[in-house]
Amino acid sequence: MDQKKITIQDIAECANVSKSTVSRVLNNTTPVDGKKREAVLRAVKDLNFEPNSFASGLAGGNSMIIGVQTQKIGSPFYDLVTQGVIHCLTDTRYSPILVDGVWDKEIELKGIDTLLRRQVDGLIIIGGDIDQKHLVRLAKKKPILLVGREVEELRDRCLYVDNFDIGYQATKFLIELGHRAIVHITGIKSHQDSVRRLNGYLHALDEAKIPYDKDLVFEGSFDGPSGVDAINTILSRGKKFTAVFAANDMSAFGARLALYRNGINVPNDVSLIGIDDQAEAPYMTPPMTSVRQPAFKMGVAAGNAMLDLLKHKEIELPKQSVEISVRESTAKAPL
Amino acid sequence: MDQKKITIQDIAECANVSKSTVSRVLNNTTPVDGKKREAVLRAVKDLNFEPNSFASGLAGGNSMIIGVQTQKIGSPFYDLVTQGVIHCLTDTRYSPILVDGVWDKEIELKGIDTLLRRQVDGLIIIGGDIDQKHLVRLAKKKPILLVGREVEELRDRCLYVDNFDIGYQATKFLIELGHRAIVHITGIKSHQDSVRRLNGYLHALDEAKIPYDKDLVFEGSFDGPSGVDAINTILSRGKKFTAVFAANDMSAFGARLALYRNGINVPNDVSLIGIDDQAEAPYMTPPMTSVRQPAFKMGVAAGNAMLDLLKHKEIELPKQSVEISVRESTAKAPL
DNA sequence: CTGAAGCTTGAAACCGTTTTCATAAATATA
DNA sequence: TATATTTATGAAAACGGTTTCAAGCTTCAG
Repeated sequence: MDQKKITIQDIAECANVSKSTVSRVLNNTTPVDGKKREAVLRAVKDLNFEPNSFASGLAGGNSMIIGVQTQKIGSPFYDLVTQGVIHCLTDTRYSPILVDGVWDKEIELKGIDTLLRRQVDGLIIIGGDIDQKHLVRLAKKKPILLVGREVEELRDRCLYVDNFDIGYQATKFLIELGHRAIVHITGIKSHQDSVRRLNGYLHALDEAKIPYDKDLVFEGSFDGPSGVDAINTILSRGKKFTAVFAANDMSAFGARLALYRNGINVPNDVSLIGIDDQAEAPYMTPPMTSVRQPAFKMGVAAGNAMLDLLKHKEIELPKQSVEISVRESTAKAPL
Repeated sequence: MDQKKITIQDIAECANVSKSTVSRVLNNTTPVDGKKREAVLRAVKDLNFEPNSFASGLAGGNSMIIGVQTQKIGSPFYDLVTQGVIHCLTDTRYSPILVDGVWDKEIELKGIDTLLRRQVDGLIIIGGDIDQKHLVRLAKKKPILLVGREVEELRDRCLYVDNFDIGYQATKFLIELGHRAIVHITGIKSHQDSVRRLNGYLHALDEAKIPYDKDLVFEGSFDGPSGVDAINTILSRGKKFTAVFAANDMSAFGARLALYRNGINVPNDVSLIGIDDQAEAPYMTPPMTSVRQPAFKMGVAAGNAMLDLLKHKEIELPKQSVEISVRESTAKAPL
């Protein structure tokens, strides 16, 4: 299977120079005589030389790898951030290596270990449940960036959208349409984002002097079935409502289905808003209103910040803001 | 930032043994005296030793990395396959490194180069447009596995669903419901899967003695907007139809929206079927019928096959079969 | 009691680069 | 022209592991 590997030594012999010179040509570290340079380059071409990145990693000390930990491949927000990072790293000398947390803290920790063992030069962690303490410890060892997550002690390394604001904006949007009985389907309660979004919801209600009714809040889990459950449960409580704010699109989709099953018209009877603005939202019937986080942009920003960090430059992580993609699942409250 | 790295040498000194012994304990390659073994393990714990995978990769010859090339992160089929591979590799000594092709052949090729430079032990390529010739050449260098793709010369390394069959089954399903004027929204025409699905469609028509009407076929691009376009275009051609078969769910979603806009009821006026059975399909209104490929299972199978390949075992890639998730977007043809 | 065979172990070579260091050549300076 | 400075280059020393090799120590059979 494996034909003999060609090494820098072969190139050196073929070009009649020393290994050192070959290395210098390849990395542009020191000027090299024009003819030798050409000879080296030709040899590289001819022999189809691929430098062994283990050897260079070992010798040079840096791996040119950026470790990216995602929360769950296939989840719209995380995917977009990841794509942003990848996009940003394309055409640099760095390449990303991705590990997936699969929504599981243990697996996340293992993933980080794998990345460290692989000597990544930097770490971009997107979301996740790893303890603050652990993160702080990590930050002492490697340049680290946290996307979609807020950690007190690492404030200048966090790139996130204010989840409180997301919850607040979404709720306020509904209130301004005249809704007062607003259901909230939360995310997983152990997830800090969920709590923040809920608090934003509560704050908006408070501001509008709408009393909080706990029967209108349902603890979901960011997925379709929990959206369905939410609506069925709240209906079975005999509660009236004219709007639903779901903690993400997937649970909003579930809610939408349950409303359909119960013959409740969207948006005439009930308005519906989600979060993420995932690719499918515009194709729901009716197209669904959703709060959009600039996920791709955040990924790119994280990638750039990491590159700066690795050059020991100062970094500045811009505060991200959200906007609402207003579509047809939201309307004025019925009279 | 970086405190001094601890190496195998430190462990050796701390445990009063030689480097060799430490290595042997760590890798279980040779029996080692119980006490020394313990001493080593304790030292590893105490000093919090993380082996440098560059060094071991360089010395040992294999990287314990499996390169996975995805077509596009965020695309349901590819994501699921990837998740399957990751799942399968968890708790093995291998870890995957992912590169994304972003639907671009050039970037795909670069990604492969990156993986090779990183000395991956094996390559799993999911879909993609890389030339057969190139793949064959690669296969000579590294163990390779192709998922969702059919390559003549590498037949025993391909794991795919017969796309002809997918097209055939979907169309036949509609025909058996009594439909005869069936729209087909194809995928990107340069994509071999698209062509196969189209041929399956044609074959099913032929078998049912339904004459082919090219005005019922629209060249889409696997995305929402092209689904919308498809329906609008075909309606503007003044064509009547009672069913739509879209080459993937996303374009089916687009079609669904366009039908809604045109006041056409699904499934009473028109039945709709997609491919992928992505997570959102069950939450469309009405829930959408879709052909399901066992993507996750395929990913796991690919992962296992790769592990076998690396142990120089014979591998057997089972032919994958599809099933239709029948929901409410399809119904008997109107009389 | 002796020689063969089997274990465990450490020393040293090796993997393929980068980088330091010294040297030889080339150039600038006096 | 002689000396000081700069420049290009090769030899050799890292980098941190794994693996080969040989030696020391047991154990066992004759």
